[in-house]
Amino acid sequence: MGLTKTYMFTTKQNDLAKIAKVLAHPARVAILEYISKQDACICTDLVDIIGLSQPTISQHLNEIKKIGLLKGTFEGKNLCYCIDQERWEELQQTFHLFFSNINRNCC
Amino acid sequence: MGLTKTYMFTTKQNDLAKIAKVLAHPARVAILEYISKQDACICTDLVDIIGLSQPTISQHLNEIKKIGLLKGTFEGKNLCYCIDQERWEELQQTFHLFFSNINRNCC
DNA sequence: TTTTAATATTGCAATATTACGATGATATGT
DNA sequence: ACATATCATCGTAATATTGCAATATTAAAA
Repeated sequence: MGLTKTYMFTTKQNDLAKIAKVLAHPARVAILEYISKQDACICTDLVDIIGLSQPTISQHLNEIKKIGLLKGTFEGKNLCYCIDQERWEELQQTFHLFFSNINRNCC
Repeated sequence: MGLTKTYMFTTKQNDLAKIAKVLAHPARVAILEYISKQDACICTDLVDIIGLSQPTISQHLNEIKKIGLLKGTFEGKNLCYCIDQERWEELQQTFHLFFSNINRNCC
């Protein structure tokens, strides 16, 4: 059916899945890598860097924005944005916690 | 087009995306959480625990298996498997590295 | 050997994602 | 005001994902 049954799962599980979904495309990984390694805000040039069309990049950026990973100005001709560091560290923590919970006694 | 242009990205970027894709569904998050918290191997009962149909669970398990997160016996009537701890820690490290690379001078 | 219980596979319908051309909106420069 | 540059949105085509009923496979039990 293509429709995820989110109501069957906890908020935490759905949240992690939602974040993971954003990272589940190499273009978005590449975009995040690029932005997070910049010394300043991003204005343009992502289309050239990544190599996908401008509408496609715009859509990917929007997905990233949706989980709150970008901050800055999003109006006008030239954008100016960067990683929201606080949110970034929050997500880092989310993944850290997920991977930390594991028992050892196993086959 | 629905077709990700993987050839435009690095192996690392594609790998991270592939792993994230597995975590990008709450059922698979729930399954992983459950298995990783068990004291012993899993045999059955996932269908009851998660609440999706048996074929659906089977498919989700297969996605998890594909990225090497499960080890154990996968033949016969009763399976017996658990988290592959080595691979688990490898993925943990992958995400850790991804989230560690961030510059501070920003807007 | 037949039955039974557990898991896998197949086939399909519904929905989601990816990508881009065309177009629209917005701000800056001339 | 007009052109230009930059980014967003719309529409659409191709492909992927999700979920389950039906069926197949497998190994152990009777």
